[in-house]
Amino acid sequence: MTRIDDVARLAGVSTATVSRALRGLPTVSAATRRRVLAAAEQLDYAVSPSASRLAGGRTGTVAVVVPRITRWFFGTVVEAVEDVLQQAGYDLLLYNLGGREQVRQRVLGTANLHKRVDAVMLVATPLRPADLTALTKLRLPGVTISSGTVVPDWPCVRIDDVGVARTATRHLLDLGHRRIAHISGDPHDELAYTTHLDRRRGYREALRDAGIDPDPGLDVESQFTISGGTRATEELLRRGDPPTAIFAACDEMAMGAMTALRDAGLRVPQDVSVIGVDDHDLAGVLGLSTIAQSAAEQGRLAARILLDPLHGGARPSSGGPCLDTPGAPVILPTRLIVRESTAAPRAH
Amino acid sequence: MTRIDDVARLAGVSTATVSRALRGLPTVSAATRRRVLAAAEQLDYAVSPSASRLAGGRTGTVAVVVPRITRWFFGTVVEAVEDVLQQAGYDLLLYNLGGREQVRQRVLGTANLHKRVDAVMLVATPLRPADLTALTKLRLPGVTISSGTVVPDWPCVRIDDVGVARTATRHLLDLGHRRIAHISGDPHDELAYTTHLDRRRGYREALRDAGIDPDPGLDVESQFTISGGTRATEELLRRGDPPTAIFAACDEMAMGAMTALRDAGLRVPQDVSVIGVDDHDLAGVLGLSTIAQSAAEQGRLAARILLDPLHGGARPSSGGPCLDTPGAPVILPTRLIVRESTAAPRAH
DNA sequence: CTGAAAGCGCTTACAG
DNA sequence: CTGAAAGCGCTTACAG
Repeated sequence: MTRIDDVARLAGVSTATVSRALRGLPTVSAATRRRVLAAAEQLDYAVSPSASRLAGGRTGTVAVVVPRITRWFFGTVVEAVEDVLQQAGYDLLLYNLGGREQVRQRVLGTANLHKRVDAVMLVATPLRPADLTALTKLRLPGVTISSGTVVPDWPCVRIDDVGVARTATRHLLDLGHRRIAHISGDPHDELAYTTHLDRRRGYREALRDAGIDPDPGLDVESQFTISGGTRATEELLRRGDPPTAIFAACDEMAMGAMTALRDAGLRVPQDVSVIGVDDHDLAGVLGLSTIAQSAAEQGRLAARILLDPLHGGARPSSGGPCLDTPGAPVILPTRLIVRESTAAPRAH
Repeated sequence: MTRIDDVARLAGVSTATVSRALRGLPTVSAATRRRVLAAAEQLDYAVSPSASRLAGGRTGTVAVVVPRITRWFFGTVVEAVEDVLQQAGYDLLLYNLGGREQVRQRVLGTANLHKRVDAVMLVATPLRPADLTALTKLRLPGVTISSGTVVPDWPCVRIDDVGVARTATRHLLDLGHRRIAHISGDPHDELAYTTHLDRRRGYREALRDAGIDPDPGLDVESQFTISGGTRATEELLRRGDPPTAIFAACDEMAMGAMTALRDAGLRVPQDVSVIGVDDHDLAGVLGLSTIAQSAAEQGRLAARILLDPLHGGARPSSGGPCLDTPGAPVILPTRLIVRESTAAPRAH
């Protein structure tokens, strides 16, 4: 392969000048730059990332850590992030935790990341105190999406999970429901996702505001997946005296709930109303009412926030929306979408 | 950060020995290895990938190129691939083409990949003749999944797309359908995905075998997405004299079709039967009949095939299943799953 | 605006 | 089994 010396020789300049010209540094005359670019083009030259990184001390790489790339929210976030990084010339190193504890250790626990990437994006990834300490010691820039754990000095892009849950629950209350169940993630998990906790809190607050005491028998914990929603709903039905409505903590759980209800001979929404959170690609297909959030927008925004300081730009302080309070999370909007899965309960 | 010299000093050996010990090379005495590992551990040492790559000439990185990470098949493939690569200590560099032509150029057209990765995995990514030439010149090892374009010397993992389409169509024929529509990808696209073409071919073959002449009016081209399926079905209905069954080239299109049918006041399967291909996570929820394929298995197998030669292992020749003919694609099995979306047409 | 030279932190023949 | 030394291909002060 052609090296920088080849380009330098052909262009009649030093390798230092080639390096500067190719990176678009301002300290190169227009004429020289033209010659260098032409030479590089002619030789089909591409810089060696390894050499460039070793010499320059920057990796041009961002680590993106997600729980499961196959879930709607994470796939959509990664697609948006990849787009922004790609345009900025950054490589995207994908870490899919997939519930594998050893992977979490390898990714977060060592100096692994430090020498491998310039910055880290943690998507809905909760950290143990020990992980957090290790990560903080690396002094890497980073950003979090959808909380998980708050990392000091890292911006956070998210939605108002408590508010989302309140809106969903209130929608069911407004329709006349009183026995409203909630299916969500497992708070007993050692690494509790704050998303689950916040949505449960909003659900309870909305009930209390309506004068209803939350019934623990209507609150089932499971996983944030389709089958998790199915299992939670089956459990709910097993307990007898079924609810007239279910608020699922995400659309995938809501879809699982719809399956379980159908299999149990119950109709949606005639027998049981169902509402989720996300506005998943298939929510429309299934006629699922939901609280919509834009995963793509969260990914895009987080990627831009991450890249900005890397390019020497100041961290956005007052220009952008919602960034007025440095250190405060950037909260993106959500909205209720009413489809066919929610209706008034049948009169008894 | 600690460097290799620090470890060498603490262990009382040379940096060469540290390098060998840490990589598990056999030419290190057990006692020395123990000392080196202890020192590295104590100093929380992690090798610098940039330096290691530059000196060693290997990147420890695999590029994975997918059309759209948000589609079920690709997300599932990537998750499986990431698992195998992670375990083998490889980094996964994600390229999500997303239909952006400039990205395709940047990824494939230059020497970009050559210095950046040890190997390439192309998932359902068709190549222009010029791209193929450029890629071949790089002499990088690689593997393809789900065809796209056959790259010389690269193994290919896939399913029998023609057979899949024949099975789906025959299922509808067996139920008594005669007016069977097909919705699929756009063959006029400059970069035609062979998947589309093969599935269309199997559809036509099955019809002809049953003595039916394929009706071009029942064959609509669109995109491999939910909304693509919706649009294709709307077009189909606009043409009048609707079919009694639709074979969609993938489950996402089938789901879009179900939406369009519902919105048009048609019931599935009473008015129109629908069958797809994939066994998407939500196929069960929607009661969608389909031809199941394992995206995860394809990803896992392709990743293993790719890694094997990189570790000095010979390319699997006779041991594995379906690998008896070197150069021939590895064909993974598929199977018909009948759910509620397909039934006999109503008697007229 | 440009170049000579040092140095980034490893791995790899080579020699022993 | 181990070490001294060269070299991987760039970028970066430094000097001009």
